[in-house]
Amino acid sequence: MSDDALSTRGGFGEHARLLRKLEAARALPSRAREEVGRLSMRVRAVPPDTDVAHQGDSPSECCLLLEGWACRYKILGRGQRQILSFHVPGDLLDLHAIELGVLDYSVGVISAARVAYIPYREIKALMESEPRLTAAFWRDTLIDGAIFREWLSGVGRRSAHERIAHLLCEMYVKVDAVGLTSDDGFDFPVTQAEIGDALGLSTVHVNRSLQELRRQGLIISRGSRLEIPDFEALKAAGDFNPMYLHVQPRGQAA
Amino acid sequence: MSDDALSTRGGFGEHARLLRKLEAARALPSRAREEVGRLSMRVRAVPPDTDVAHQGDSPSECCLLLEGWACRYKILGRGQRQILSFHVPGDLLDLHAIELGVLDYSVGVISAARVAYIPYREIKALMESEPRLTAAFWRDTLIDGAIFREWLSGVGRRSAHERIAHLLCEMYVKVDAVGLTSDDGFDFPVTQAEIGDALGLSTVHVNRSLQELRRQGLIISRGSRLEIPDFEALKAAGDFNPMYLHVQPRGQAA
DNA sequence: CGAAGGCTTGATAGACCTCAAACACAGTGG
DNA sequence: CCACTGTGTTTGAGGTCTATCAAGCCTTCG
Repeated sequence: MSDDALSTRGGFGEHARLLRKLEAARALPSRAREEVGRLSMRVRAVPPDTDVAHQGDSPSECCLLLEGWACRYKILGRGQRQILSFHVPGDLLDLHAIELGVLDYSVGVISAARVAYIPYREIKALMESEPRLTAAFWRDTLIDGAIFREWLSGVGRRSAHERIAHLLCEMYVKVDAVGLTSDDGFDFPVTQAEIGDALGLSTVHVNRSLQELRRQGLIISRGSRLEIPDFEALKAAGDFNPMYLHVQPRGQAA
Repeated sequence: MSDDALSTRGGFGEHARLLRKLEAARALPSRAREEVGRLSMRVRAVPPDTDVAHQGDSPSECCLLLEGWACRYKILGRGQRQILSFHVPGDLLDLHAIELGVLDYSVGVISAARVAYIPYREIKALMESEPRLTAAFWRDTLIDGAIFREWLSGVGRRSAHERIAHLLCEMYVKVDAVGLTSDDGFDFPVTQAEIGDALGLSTVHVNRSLQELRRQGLIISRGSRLEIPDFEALKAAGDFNPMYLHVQPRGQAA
């Protein structure tokens, strides 16, 4: 993957994105908000299919996704790829390394994207002075963990059909939480091969299962746009329960 | 599952167990150590196959495993069970709920066990005053997350044979880290059905794969004792790399 | 317009599942 | 001491879900 992205000075909305993420559960004290607003952010435009962090790295900055789609993935010893998560704007992509030091996964951008790099050093300093902020960052990694558990359950115990329905429900909820849905649909530029690598399925089987979902009227797709005409029906098909995502339904944030 | 366990006052070694866990990566300041030593612990003997926490609960205490084996698991909508992790003495079983509020999994004891309950309230108070301690607790949940990612990769992309070999390697390393191995072996009272629920396999297939591993001389089992005569060979069979566990090789703790 | 990437389809194969029953072993009670 | 029970392990026989291989097709883009 190439690395010829151009780097720009951070603007203003970047900090707002981060704050929205950190305050998803509970508002921060105003002093903490101000401090977050002063974090350095190196903003960068990233071309499609580019890695922004590598398995085995010990990054000194944390990557915040501002625009576009990204995923975390592992390459296993025999060359297989497992995608671990998909990400929407506002997600912190590699916060895990702040305490563990080493990344056990890679992070790659799917569509053209914008990301902001924030030095771990600054985040750590900030957390020393603001326990509430530590809790907010911690909480974010805990939700990550809850999602991993849900995915593990799906890959371990659900059928291909259910897994795909479940994934699409999850994606809808995540996208909706950051206000990027419109008319029961959203832009989902993830290939069938990538869906397969996320769900432990072959591309061919993903294709056939998607056709089945379309035939059942559970999804409609044109290009990279995905529409879910009857969310409750898809939910039922995928045995989806959004509790594990810990998102407030829209408009009910604290 | 019954709940007729007897409860006793905490003794002394319990706090040492917790400290060993928290200092796995880095020693704590002595004041923090003393504070940890003053945490309340309600110790309880738990009979085999008993739940100590339930999916959907909002516990007010955190459960520390002192003796025996435990696992976290989910029951999915169609009744399937997915085991998410296996635990050895010293593990914190449901720390996730401290920030998330609700548990998205259940915790059950496998063999007869001893656990200690620690009030979240006290842990939180302690973390307010000691950022280094917050980091230690956070780190523990981050390692949990790294293990979930590895399991997800295995269930998604590895064969049954590899998954089982990988799991047994992981169990060996975890048990060894707390000093409970002897002569290349350890007590592993986990049934084949449980292994199946952990790896997304049927009991029958687990049985056949285990036989294959025995035939290859990679494992020896008598009753619940498991021996690994050639760890490097099993490692190769399971594509196992212990990096994600973030354990110091024994005797090299900080 | 050709190339590239992604989607779709067909045919075949295999890994793993389900059902069903037998076996082994430990604990219980008479 | 020996049936008796329960749980876990093992074996056999089919069946199916999903993978693999191999093309063909479609859209986008330089």
